[in-house]
Formats: sequence, structure tokens, C-alpha cells
Amino acid sequence: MKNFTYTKIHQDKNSKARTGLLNVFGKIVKTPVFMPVGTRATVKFLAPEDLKKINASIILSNTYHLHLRPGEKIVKAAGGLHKFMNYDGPILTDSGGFQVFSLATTRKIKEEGVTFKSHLDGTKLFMSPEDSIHIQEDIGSDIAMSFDECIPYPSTYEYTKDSTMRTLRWAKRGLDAHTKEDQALFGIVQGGEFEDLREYCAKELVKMNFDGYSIGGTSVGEDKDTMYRMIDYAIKYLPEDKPRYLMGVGAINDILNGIERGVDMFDCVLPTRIARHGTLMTSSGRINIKKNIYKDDFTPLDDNCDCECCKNYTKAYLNHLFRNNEGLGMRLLSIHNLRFLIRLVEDARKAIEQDRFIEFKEDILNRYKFDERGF
RNA sequence: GGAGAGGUAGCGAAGUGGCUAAACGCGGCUGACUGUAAAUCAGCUCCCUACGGGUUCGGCAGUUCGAAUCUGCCCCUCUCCA
Repeated sequence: MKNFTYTKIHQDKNSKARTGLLNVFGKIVKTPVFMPVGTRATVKFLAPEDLKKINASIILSNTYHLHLRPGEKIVKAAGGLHKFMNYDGPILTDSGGFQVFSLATTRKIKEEGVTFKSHLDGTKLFMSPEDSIHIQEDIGSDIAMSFDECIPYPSTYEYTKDSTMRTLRWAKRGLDAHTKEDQALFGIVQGGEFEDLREYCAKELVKMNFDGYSIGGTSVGEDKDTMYRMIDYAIKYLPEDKPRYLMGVGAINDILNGIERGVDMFDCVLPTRIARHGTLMTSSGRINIKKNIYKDDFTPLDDNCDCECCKNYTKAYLNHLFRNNEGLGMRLLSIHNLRFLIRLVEDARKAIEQDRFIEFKEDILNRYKFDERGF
């Protein structure tokens, strides 16, 4: 019996929002949770100690990228990903399914699997669902993902159906190939914007009995309403006693809307990417630290934030670091944005426990005055 | 004092008769970013009452239908020699 369980703690009385505990082989993760993304065995610019300080309880890494460099054999020889990167918290690996989407111009999908052209040197490489699972087993992540195709938006019904059916076959093949006892495996619901396909995909995956279920194929260019619909279509067929993971979503309003719909886990590159580009999420809205008005602003980024960056540094200093392209600026803003989202879900958990999640959500959205994009 | 090189938009730097309001880089300003090909990418950057007009390439005066580009004088900078 795998020591991987989800226990629901509290169900919000006015929404589908819920709190829970994920036991990841002895390491506890409170949900809802936001997972920072460390594609290449590092959350860019952050050391594992930084992740502890911002109270990150689980992070992501990536199968495709680690397979290319350094290769799973190296990671395995290092003693697994945790030892390799000196991070002892839970790690979830994405399967490479997102790269089927993001590297679409250079890849070819067949029933057997996907042929990629390495974005590093052009080398052809083939990845089957079984390969993806075996790589993830070698990498030694705590949670592996099924190999899927993240479908672009918009896509026709016909294409979406064919792709979703193939993703289901791939899910089964991956499940059959997976033998590692101390690693959980999640299935991924695809189906695009189509209700019947989402329903079918979710139901078929649930029959296969994965350790958790994720909703994929969102935040690929669709509008917010469509995204929320896709979540609704899928989530009602997912079991209460398994974690639900909304892949690749990290805008503030999207996280809140996801939680409201019963999502437990989120990951997103957004906070770290925009941080590296000088943008931050604050309690008074979004700001770009590179702007001239911050040149002599000696106040913290966000008075309401408890992160290392806000406690110790001024906007003027961060503006200076960005003008000079100093890595410390990127590190400090990454810390801030991640802490911002992690604190958001921490606060959301408290609100759920008190059955006031809806008020909490409305309050945040009104008070923070985020724009359409949600950050 | 002598010999040489040179002065182009905020800076650096192309251009040496019309296709040039002037390449390119930097800097500056805007915008984008959602399971990371992203410390990236896109746009703007002489002035204006802007799908048009006005002034530019050290200064002044010329040559020419037409000059940043050719001529003369002047001013300034740098290098080397005294």
C-alpha cells in the first residue's frame, strides 16, 4: 500500500472549496496549495532555503527538461532529484505533456508517443508515455504525471476528441508501466472546452484509479469564463477522496476561482517569470519595479507582506538592482511573488475552515483591484 | 609651433551627392508574460495643433535641380613630434 493519501479536513459550506492534508510518503502538504515551478531542478534564482522561508511545501520539476539535461541517469546516480538539488520537500514532476504544447512547432505526435526536436541542439528524441513514466521513476519525484497532450485553444471538437482519446490511452499505458511504490501517479483530464469530452475523460481516468487527478489544457489562451467552465466540467466527476490539481494556473483570480470550484493544488511559472521581468503582485495591485517613479521610493514593496524582500529592502533599491540587471533583484522579487501566492492560499485555507471562503475571495478581488488577467 | 586623425540624434557608432528624419548597439519609456525554448519578447525613443507639417548631421558661407555627404573660412577635440 502506497503511503500517499489525501484527507479532506473541511468542506466550505457555501462553495466547493475544501481544505485537506496530502500525505506524500510521510511529508505533509496542506491544501489548497500553490507549488512553485522549478523546471530544471531549480526554482530559478532561489535556493532550497529560500523555499523553506516562504513556506513552500511542494515544488514542481520537469521530465522533458531533466531528460535533456542532465539526463535521468545522472539524477538517479546523484541519489534522486531531492539529493541532486538538495531539496527534501515533496516534488511533483510534469510529464513532458506541456512541452507537447509549448514546443509544438518542432514536435510530431503519433499513437506511440511524441518525437521532439531538442530545443537545445535540434537532436531528435522520442518520448512515449512509458518513457515519461520511467524517466520520472529514475528522477525520483514524489508525484509523477501521466504523459498527455496539452491541447491548444482553440481546437476543433474533432481534434480535441481524438487527442483526448489518445491521452486516455497514454494514461493507461503509463499506469501499466508505473511500478515505483514510493511515487504517486496522477491522471490528467483533457477534453478542451467541450463538456462531454471533459466528462468522458474524467470518468475514464477515475476508473483507472490514479492517486490524484489533474485538470490540464487550461490557461492556454482561452478566456477566463472558458477556463472556469473547463474546470467545472471536469471536477464534478472527480472523487472527493483524491487530490485535484489544476495545472499551470497561477493568476490570483484564477487560483481563487479554482479553489471555489474544489481545486486543491496549483502550480504556475507566472509569479517567478514576471518577477524576473520586474513585475510584482502586491496587496495594492500589480507594479513594475523598473518604473522611474520607484527610483527614490524608499518604502517596501508591500506593507502587508512578510517576505524577506519586503522586510529588508526598498523599492528604490530594487529599482536600482533591476536597472543594473543584478540577479539579486530577480531573486528578491521571485521570493516576494511566490510568498504572495503562498500566503494567498494560506489565507484561503483559514477562510475555508471558517466557512467564509466566498467573502474572502470577494474581499481580495475588490480590495486588490486586479485587472482582467488576475494579477 | 609642426604632423596627423576627427567632430552624426541622450551616449557609442554607420552612412561620404538623391532610395536618409538618418542603419545598428546602448541607454530611456511602454506593453506582454498562467503544467518555463522566457534575467525573455514586442513597440516607441528630433519637434509639432501628427496617415500631415517643421527643423537636423560642429558653425557660417558657397557649389548643385538636390548636401550629413563636395568647396572655402572659422571653432572645437584627440594622438604623435618639438
